[in-house]
Amino acid sequence: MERPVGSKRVTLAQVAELAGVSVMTASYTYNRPRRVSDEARSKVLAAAAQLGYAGPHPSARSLRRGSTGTLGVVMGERLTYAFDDPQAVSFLAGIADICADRGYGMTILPITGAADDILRIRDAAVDGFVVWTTSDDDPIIAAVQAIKRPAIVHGGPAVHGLGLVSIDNRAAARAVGAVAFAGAKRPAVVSFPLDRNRVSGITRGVDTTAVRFPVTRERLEGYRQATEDTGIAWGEVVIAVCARNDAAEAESAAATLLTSAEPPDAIAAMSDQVAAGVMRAARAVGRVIPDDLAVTGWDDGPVAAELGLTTVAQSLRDQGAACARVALGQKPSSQAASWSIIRRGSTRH
Amino acid sequence: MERPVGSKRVTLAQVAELAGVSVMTASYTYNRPRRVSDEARSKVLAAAAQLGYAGPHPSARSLRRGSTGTLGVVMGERLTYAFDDPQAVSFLAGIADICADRGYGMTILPITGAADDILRIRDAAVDGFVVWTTSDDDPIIAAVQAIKRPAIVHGGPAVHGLGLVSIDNRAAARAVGAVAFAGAKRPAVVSFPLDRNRVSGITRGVDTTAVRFPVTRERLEGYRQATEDTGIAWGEVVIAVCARNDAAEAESAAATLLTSAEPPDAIAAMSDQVAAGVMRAARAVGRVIPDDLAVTGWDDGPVAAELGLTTVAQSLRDQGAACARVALGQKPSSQAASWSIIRRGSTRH
DNA sequence: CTGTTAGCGCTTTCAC
DNA sequence: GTGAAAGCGCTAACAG
Repeated sequence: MERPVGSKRVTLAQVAELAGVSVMTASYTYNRPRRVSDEARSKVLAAAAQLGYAGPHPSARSLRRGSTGTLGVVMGERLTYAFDDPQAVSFLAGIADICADRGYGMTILPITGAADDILRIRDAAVDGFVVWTTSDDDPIIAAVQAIKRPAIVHGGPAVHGLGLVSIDNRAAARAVGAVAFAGAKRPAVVSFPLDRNRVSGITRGVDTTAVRFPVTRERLEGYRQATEDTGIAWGEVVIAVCARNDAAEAESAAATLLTSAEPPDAIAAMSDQVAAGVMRAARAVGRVIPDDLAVTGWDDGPVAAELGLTTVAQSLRDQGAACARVALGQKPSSQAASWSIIRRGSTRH
Repeated sequence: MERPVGSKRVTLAQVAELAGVSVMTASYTYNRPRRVSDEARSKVLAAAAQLGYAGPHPSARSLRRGSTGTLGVVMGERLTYAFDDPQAVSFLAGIADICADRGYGMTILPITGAADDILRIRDAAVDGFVVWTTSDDDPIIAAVQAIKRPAIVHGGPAVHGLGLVSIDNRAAARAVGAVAFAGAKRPAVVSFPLDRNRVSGITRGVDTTAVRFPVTRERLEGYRQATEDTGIAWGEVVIAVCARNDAAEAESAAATLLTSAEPPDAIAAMSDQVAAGVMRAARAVGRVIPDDLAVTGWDDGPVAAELGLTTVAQSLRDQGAACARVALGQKPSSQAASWSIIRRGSTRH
């Protein structure tokens, strides 16, 4: 039977009445079917079908039960960027794996960068949160803290009351920097933005304490150690800051570096995408990789293998899964996520 | 103040009491702040801060208001496949655009292919559903129908009570088939699976009425028209069915076709990914494209431009957005989504 | 501008 | 195996 348009929602009480049983028997039919006699159950189901009952009201059930069966995911800034970044997509896939296993829904929260983002967080009907890496001063972090539900941050910042899943970015940057900068005279870095203003530009020896994205900060610190390990002062190192993790922007920044008076002979990039842009720029101006220019990336995505790029391998998918497990109540592992250096032909020796 | 672990949730009533106002004044402070005097509002906010009130309980609010502020998305089968398919990701991004604009959350429902998937649909706290293209006999379709909330299907099947957003796949397949098969003696098709069993294999002249995925069925019918338009009987046409939309699987299927006794001289593929696999296989056996082998794709993703692939252009992102608008209550447009043929070097002339 | 009343639809007790 | 009562936390509707 179709429920006529505009009629009120059919309730469990109505179903129970038509079936000639108590509301509780009807409720059990849906929640503990084996606790109800076959006869009662079929009467309830028949009544439900006749009335077009759509099943227990999810919000009423959540209110009563105290949980929603849904995990909230906050991807930072414009929600749609998440879908443009292959690493973010892997991360989401990792969360999805766990949610699917556990029968949880996965609610991606609508972040736009506007002030009312925090309201959307506050009002989300979810049991826990996973927050994609952001800046120290992102108001979303405070909003999630205030809500007092299980929450985990990916990458950083590390804050009180929220868990953290991350690799040791500083150590990984130092390690990949050592490979990138080996034998180099003029190392350079192509960096993610330093703060939420996302100003792009070219400088030297960034003051890392002023960097507001913890992941970016730690990577810069690692690169700094790597350059100093080779006897070069950080103040000498050229840093090109890109506003986005985007090959095209990186290509143009790299073109500027490579055609300058003192072009770099080694470039460490913060993602494989960025490194791909750098390699394209190098080829365009006739540089040979790795002889004229060593290049390293980050993430070891499919591009890295294609391009023969030395890079930092990490599994965003596993990290997404780890985040989901914790946000769903599992005790967090105290261990940092794993990474390794993949050496390929884009670096010397 | 931290709320001690294990203590009960702070309620609006407690906040109101501490603030010395009625519950309604406290409620208005959150929902209609301008309707409350500055004094009352700040008392409420102070009390909330002191108690560590996390804001109105989302499920309670949804129950009372009758809506959740969340849109449900059903991606079919294992949820994580969605994130592996670039077109599906574009589609999700289109939904995300609209949700972000409207302040809606976007809940991706956990489908595993198991029988209890329909329970997850029934129990989802969402105001409407978007269903990614599936088979005629997918129980999810019936489950969504039964729930009587706004719902829209992408691609197909078209069913009573649910809206549909799709291009005219039959017409597009006929048009791209005409280009692919022009001048060909032995046209072939690399197809998506025919039903949910996803058996792969190579046959001829598939009986389209037995195909359970409507999008695949319509495309096959369009290709059939295209071959018949060139005077070739459908029964002669070799169809390689791949279980997944995956370049590697397509490559191996194409390799089989191309090394057979009567290798095809034109292959129409149902996605750019698949076409890319076909082109790789062709190159491996020394076929020249388009002279020895014409190839067409579908979707006009970034790969198509890179490979110079003739293809069907459509915007999954726009279609995702259109789905979201309808599922959020906007009147559906009666117009089908748009498509066009992009001719590039992978086809003759 | 503030408050009172009355539920939203369901499931957790606890009794039979 | 079944049922009655109680109330999850909140806000629409209406008075004042």
